[in-house]
Amino acid sequence: MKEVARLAGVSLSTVSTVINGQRQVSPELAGRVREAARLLHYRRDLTASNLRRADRLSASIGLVLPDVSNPFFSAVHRGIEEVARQRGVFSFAGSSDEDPTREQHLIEAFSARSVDGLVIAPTGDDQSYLAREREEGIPIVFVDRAPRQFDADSVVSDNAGGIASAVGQLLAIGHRRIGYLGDLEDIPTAAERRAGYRDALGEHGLVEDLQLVRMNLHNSTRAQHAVFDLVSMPNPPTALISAQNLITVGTVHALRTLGLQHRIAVIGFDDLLLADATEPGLTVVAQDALAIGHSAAEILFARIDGESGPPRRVVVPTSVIRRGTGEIGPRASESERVGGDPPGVA
Amino acid sequence: MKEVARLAGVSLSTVSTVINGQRQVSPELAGRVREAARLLHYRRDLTASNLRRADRLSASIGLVLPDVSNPFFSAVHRGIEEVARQRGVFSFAGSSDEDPTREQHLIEAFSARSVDGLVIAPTGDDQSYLAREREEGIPIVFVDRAPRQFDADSVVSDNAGGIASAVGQLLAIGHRRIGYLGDLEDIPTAAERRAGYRDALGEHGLVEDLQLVRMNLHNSTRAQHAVFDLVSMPNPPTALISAQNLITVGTVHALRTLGLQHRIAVIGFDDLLLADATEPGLTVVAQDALAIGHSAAEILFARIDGESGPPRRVVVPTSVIRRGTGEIGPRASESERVGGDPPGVA
DNA sequence: CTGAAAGCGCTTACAG
DNA sequence: CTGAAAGCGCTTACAG
Repeated sequence: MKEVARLAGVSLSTVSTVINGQRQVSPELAGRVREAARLLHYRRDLTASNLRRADRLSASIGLVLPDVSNPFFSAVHRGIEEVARQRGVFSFAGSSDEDPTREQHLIEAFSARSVDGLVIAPTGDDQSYLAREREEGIPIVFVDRAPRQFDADSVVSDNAGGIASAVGQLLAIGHRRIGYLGDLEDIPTAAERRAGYRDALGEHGLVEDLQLVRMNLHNSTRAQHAVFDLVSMPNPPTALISAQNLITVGTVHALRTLGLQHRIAVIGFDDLLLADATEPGLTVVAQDALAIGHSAAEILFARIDGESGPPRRVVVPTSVIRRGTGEIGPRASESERVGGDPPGVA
Repeated sequence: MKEVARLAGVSLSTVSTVINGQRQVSPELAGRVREAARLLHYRRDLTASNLRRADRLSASIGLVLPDVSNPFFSAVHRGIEEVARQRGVFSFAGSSDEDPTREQHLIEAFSARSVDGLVIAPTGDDQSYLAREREEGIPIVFVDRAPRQFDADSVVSDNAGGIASAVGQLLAIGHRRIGYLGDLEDIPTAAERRAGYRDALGEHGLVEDLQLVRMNLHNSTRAQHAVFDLVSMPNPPTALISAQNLITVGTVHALRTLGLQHRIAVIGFDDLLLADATEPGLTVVAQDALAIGHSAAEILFARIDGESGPPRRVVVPTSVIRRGTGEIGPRASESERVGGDPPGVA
């Protein structure tokens, strides 16, 4: 900038003024400045600019997700980006891997880089350490999971409601023994879904059979083993709810390995690519990850713009996508247990 | 920092020295500084620090990907993050949506935020505009696609080789009419794969039949229509190669809709969740997105550390994962064309 | 409308 | 070992 000023023969203030398009500058000087900037390939250093500017806004935000490569969270990421882009704001993104220490490191790092706000999918049972960011006035919005020991805006899926729809649909077609395959119990969404399962059964006058509930699966291999285990029970479930996408992958794979894919109903939580290409097509409770991202970003920017008021809690609805596995009736599993029979033959 | 200095009763230089753990400071002063920092919840402002520091390193890098939510690119993102994390470096990430203008905006924005380096999956046919970043000494590594009109390090999949394996496997089991479903022709990887198809046929003494080649599909709906079109030809293909993950989704879905999933062989490029849960299991040429990310980040940091020398070009091997669809023989499609027949019955 | 000066929060020679 | 001063690349009152 100094060089631009020298080449244009004006002061630093004038260059700054022209570059930022603030107050009036005579067309002649402005032209000279712009020409000099062009010649020198001048680009304003945003970090330096931010240091002195009155609003101290860096036009960058930080995203802390369990895993940037998880299909659900990468879609949330995308949703946030779409809104941020409108404002010329760019995002840091990092994976916590469900490790609270890592989460704190990421937040520390993003704050030290003076982000204007944070979107966090929290891990662990205590986000009170964020008091410091709050003191510094950094807005925070939680996604997918509500914070604990800390109160702030959050945008989450209707976890309990989504599971209730799944349970409702399975009960409606006659299932009474519905197995449940869940994620790590200390992930709030996993706990909410699991509670949704129990409550939905309760509302229909049924009591859950704990033998049918398997938690802490988290990956497809563990889910697969849980399914093997469940179906070999003396009185096995006729339907399964898999409460997370990797668990669904393991569940579908296990049933196919056993040749039971047309016998045991499955409803997965969270949609997947290829879900309409399995046989039968996979029925899921779909979350709207993009909408969650959009909403979180909108709230974050409203806060950055100075909106005050109590924390907002947005619950984004889920929707059941019927493709086949959730429409298998309870009697399908009564047929003899050999694999390979085609649909409609059993 | 000023406040920490005042509270500790020392100079700014001393505080800076203690915080950064540089030269020797008497244990007593150091203790007072640390205590004061703790009391005031002091956190060093990295952007200000970066402004004055000799190396001018911000410990942040920028990632420009076609879409942060695409399964392949989000895995590349993850791979880069894993290496960056070792060094305490954090990433900006943004989606270009295959739009060269957007790509340039992202790079502009990241550079203005003084990133130490860039990883770019380039879009468009000309990256020469990066001359400016080169002048400023910002290292750049390209991933997934080599740059054009610009020379720099790159890490790509063995696209031609991967397609050649697919073609080879299909030819080996007797297929002679192999359809090809490709992405946008101006995406370098799409062009390389398409060329790989032609060349692989050529090496086996065959000439491609252009009627069997459908390009510019890019999403699953368009792929689906292309498949409908191909199979209704008078002399339809007995096998299909789908050269990108969303195209594979459309292809598998189309065949299942037509009841041809056991009749026509399919090999997809790029692996998918649920690929082992379709019926038959989906055979794919898997890319190692994580390895691509790791390698790109390692090269980038080597350059940031001052490595000179000519551009490095890393080609990451692909591997065929056999799950069923790629092992369907050519005679399977000779059976009568009615849908719904189970495997083994036709 | 324009410029000289101060200052954002830090680090870095340079004295002592 | 410690501190006073200068300066990183900018923006912002403040004069004129």
